[in-house]
Amino acid sequence: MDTADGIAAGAPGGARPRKRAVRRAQSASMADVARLAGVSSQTVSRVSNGYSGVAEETRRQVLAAMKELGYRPNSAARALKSGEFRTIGVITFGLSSTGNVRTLEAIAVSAAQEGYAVTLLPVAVPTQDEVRGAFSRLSELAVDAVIVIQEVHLLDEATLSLPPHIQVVVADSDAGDRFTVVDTDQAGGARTAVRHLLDLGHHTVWHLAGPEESYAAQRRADAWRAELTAAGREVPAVVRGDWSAESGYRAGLGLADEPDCTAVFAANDQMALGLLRALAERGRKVPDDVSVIGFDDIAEAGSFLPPLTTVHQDFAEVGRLCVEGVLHRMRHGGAEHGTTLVPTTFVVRESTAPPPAARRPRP
Amino acid sequence: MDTADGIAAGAPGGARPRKRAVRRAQSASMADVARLAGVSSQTVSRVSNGYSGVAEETRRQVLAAMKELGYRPNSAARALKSGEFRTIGVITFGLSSTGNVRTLEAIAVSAAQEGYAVTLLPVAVPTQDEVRGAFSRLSELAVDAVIVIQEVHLLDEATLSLPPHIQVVVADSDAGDRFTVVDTDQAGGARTAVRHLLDLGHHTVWHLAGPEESYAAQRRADAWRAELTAAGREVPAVVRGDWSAESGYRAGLGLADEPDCTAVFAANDQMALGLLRALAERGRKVPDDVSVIGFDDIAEAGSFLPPLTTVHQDFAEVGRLCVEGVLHRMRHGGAEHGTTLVPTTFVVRESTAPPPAARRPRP
DNA sequence: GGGTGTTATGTTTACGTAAACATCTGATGG
DNA sequence: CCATCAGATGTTTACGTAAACATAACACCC
Repeated sequence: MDTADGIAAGAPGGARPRKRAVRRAQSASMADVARLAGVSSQTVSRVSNGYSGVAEETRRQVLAAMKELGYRPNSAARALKSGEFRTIGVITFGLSSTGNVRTLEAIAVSAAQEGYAVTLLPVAVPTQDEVRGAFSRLSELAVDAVIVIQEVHLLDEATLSLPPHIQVVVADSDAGDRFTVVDTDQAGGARTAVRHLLDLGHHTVWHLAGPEESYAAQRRADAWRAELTAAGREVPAVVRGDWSAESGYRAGLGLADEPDCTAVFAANDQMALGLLRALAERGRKVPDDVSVIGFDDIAEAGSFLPPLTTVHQDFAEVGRLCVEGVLHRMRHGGAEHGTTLVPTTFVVRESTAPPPAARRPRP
Repeated sequence: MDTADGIAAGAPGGARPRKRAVRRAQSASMADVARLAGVSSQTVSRVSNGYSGVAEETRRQVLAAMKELGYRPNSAARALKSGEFRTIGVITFGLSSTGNVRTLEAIAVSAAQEGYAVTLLPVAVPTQDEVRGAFSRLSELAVDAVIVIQEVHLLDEATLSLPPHIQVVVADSDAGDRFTVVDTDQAGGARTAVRHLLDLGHHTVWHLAGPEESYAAQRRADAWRAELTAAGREVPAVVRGDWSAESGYRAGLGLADEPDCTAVFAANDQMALGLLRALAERGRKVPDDVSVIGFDDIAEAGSFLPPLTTVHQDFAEVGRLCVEGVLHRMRHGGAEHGTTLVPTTFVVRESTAPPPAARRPRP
């Protein structure tokens, strides 16, 4: 019974173990399909990959066999053979920020359209060590390319440990000299915001900045300063938060006590939200007493009290361009680096108005 | 010059092409390391996988060779050999909801701790077709197991196309009979919220529900109704939104006009935000005139105007349990299904207070 | 001092796929 | 009627790893 193939059990050496029978019930291989269809496995491969040069009749038989066995190409074998994983790794420092998430989503969608999967490489704390860890984990990972979202001044050396053939594109950072970068036009957005407030008649604009370590925060702050300077206005001291609404609230309590602060440009919407709360608590009306502008245009911004005027970032476009960039570099060889800027749009809602001084004289 | 190895170029048949020399500059293989270290590739494998039974001296040599060549194990080959990808696929219907994202993040972190990577399977529109598409794409993908975040009544048949050995765990859904489910204790959270409002003295509680298709929304609504009924209170008509702040605002305009509406339980924080805006616009003070409770406890909830009392969901725990569950099923065979509930915590902030009627008599 | 382990290492093989090469069939053309 | 060719299909091999199976060296014990 158990030597069904006719070879005597005791035959010396010849009794090759019947592994096949015991094998895991996993999916069928090309060989299985080939056997059932009565063709060679190579023909199955040709059908599977849509090559021409297979007779219509044969093709149909193979397809039928595939269906019957529930054949699925084994991506590990395919990857081993081709040297490609068809997967893009994405390194993020936390998914707490809306921007990161929206970008990630767009990356996943774009990648899927190109037939690529997206693997997530979460980095808990954005320290050098952690980042280097992610990169080295990644290099053992089934990934053809990497997209890094945000804050890449930490990458300086970490990159060294990357396999040389892996392409890297960075979203939302500078370092255009060392990497291919896709970024929102932070400066342009910030300038528009400041200009809008000046145009409304505000004498100057205060800035509720993001954390010092962040390049995005830094660039928004720089642009704010530049725009004020260009207009010959005085530049108030920077107030700093950490992107969170809570930090915006704390900073806002201070700003509320500045009597001549009539306009604030917050570096993101969350901090603007906290700022709104602080101002409300201190009895300073927005926009009548103080105008507020945010950055990002998160989904909830239109429902703040009052609805927030803000700078809309096109995260979807950033994500799309990241994928495009990384695939381009993979296919056409990693050429020189550079930065692609995605423009922002300015969304005017109800949190901005002329300053009290400009309106008081009228009635 | 070009036949440097000494075999005459014209040698018939024997001139096996020198492929090695032309090979891609990709990373070194075990064989390369073995050659350099002067051992067999099996020994390299043993070192690479941390097996015992390798002499300390040999191990050091191998490690040195690995370092010199920058050796990285090829995960495709490893996966092919072992039949495991060490990757978990995550299917989400959009990353727009905070809950999904936080759960995803926790999944990624937990998976990483277990040495698993996470691959994202975005489904643009949650239709049967789309879901089925994701599942079939997935089955060609390098994935050992799948975690589905949210709304799985769409999966009924789609599952059929899944390779049999792939384990599935579902977050935030019902279907505990067909799948292994990890879910927040929606009912418990909702009841606590309603009870809190009743205890404050409100006669009854209105409900701003999520979309009908959502099981989470449905369960929150059911629990709200059950709690009111249990307390013998009348059950107001359900007002429905679509989770967005904007929909909460629209629904809120209607609620603001209900004179005897003194307490609203919103099915999520975003809608609560919109509701707050609507009430503010209509001059109904929160919490003096109307109490509002949300659900989720998103990061910004503490900065709303007023800071929102809400039901805190432990998304991190949900994510962790999903990974744990899926790994358990992989290792110990997919046993029976069931639902694991993660408790909520109730966060009291400033959006709830006794109803006007209860307070007015006093002063 | 010949078994008997034990430890360190090498050799063979298979995983599933697909490129490269080989073969086989039948048709076309001179 | 055979050379030539194109199309369809089969055979061999390699991808990098690791399990399974040798083998070799050396220590230990009665």
